[in-house]
Amino acid sequence: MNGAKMDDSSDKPGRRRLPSGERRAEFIAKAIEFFAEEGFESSTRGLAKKLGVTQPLLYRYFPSKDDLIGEVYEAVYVNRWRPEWPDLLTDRSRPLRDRLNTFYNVYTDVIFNREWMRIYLFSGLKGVDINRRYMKLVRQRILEPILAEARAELGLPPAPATDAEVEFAWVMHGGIFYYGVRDLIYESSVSTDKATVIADAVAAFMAGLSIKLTPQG
Amino acid sequence: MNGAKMDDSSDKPGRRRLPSGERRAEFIAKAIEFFAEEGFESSTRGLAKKLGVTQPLLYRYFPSKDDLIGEVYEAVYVNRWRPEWPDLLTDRSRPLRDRLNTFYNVYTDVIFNREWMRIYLFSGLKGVDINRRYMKLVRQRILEPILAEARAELGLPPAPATDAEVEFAWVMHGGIFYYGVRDLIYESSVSTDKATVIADAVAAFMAGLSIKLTPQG
DNA sequence: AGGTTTATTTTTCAACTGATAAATAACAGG
DNA sequence: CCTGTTATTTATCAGTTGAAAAATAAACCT
Repeated sequence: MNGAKMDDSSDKPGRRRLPSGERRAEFIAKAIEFFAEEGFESSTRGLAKKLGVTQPLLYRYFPSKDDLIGEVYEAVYVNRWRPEWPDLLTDRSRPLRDRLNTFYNVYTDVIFNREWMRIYLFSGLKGVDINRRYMKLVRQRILEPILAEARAELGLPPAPATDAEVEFAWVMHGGIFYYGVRDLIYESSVSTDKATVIADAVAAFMAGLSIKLTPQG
Repeated sequence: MNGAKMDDSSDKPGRRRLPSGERRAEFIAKAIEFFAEEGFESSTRGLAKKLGVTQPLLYRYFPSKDDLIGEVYEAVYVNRWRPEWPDLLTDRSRPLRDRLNTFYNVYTDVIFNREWMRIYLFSGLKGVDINRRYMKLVRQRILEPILAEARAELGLPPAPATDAEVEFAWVMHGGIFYYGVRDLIYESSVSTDKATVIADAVAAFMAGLSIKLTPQG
């Protein structure tokens, strides 16, 4: 991995000089790991040590620690979101239940990792705006489409989702999310596999929603 | 509230001397507020300022900052747990659905506040043992009793809950919990009232569980 | 009053923090 | 080989941190 020089008997690269683009990307990638593990309050010196670089070098690439944290947010929240996710939900050639299962399996393939989860929780405790923006995205691109598809599948006329319906979808979403939190943050021994948990959550959601949307049953 | 002296024109109490028991309790109470808002990495000087007291005084009552944090955990996790909660779930004179609604309403009356939620999230990111202990408590005292009651109500013979059943109960629990997180941590404008969200989550759980426990429907 | 206890403050320390300025050395082009 | 550019390090600063030691003063007991 580090085989730049042949003689790595004492791997003290001294002064490894990288093009600024590469270095910057390396900094952000390692900063995600570092802050995810240690929290945003951890020192820039700690990060520099992890990078094998002196601390003032960070300030050549980012004007301040907060700017670096902003780049971390960008890399985690913005860049890992897949715009094609909503399409998985609106493909009416398949039953909604199948679509929900597929979506939540691929969605959690992205967000169910220690980095993503911890960055998300840390940032929400530090300040709410980023998380609020992310949740707005989830509501508009995921939950409201799901509810529209559910109305369609139940033969109901299109209508904007009510607040109570959105909250109900949030409970499924949050239940699945919290499974990831228990697994990856609290390292609780979640015994059942992800796909089963998702399938059960989706089934309960569908059953509950059909009661909710069609009051006669 | 603070009417000790009549003349409070300049409320600079100088050196207010309290019995050590009271002072200690005051420290812990304010430490909960302080750390919930600012995080556990915040300074003991900041806490002392909030207390109107000098920082070294904290070290007369707690050997170290971590010991104080330990007291905060104790006060939040241990002291606010009500041992009678499981009894709400096992009162078979009422339908299980009603019991679940009652329980989750009184349970969330306790934990759905900014202090409890933020302390919980902060502590989980700082180190997992406390949260893991708390989750074990929830599983044993809440979720497994719920599943046992569900079997009874469905006319099934008593049996230890399977892992998949426990995970399914966790999804309901986590869905409700995440509603509180969105409301109190992310300050998302949750429009629907708590009781409705709980009722819907419980209904979906019951519907899904009856499918799960009695495979024929 | 006088004397003892102890709650509280003042002073201080060494380590650590984010950030800046200046010195150094690696690389590119001639 | 020389020269300019710039990536990287060294040195440094002012502020903050958890914590200990010593000085002070409020209450309590005769």
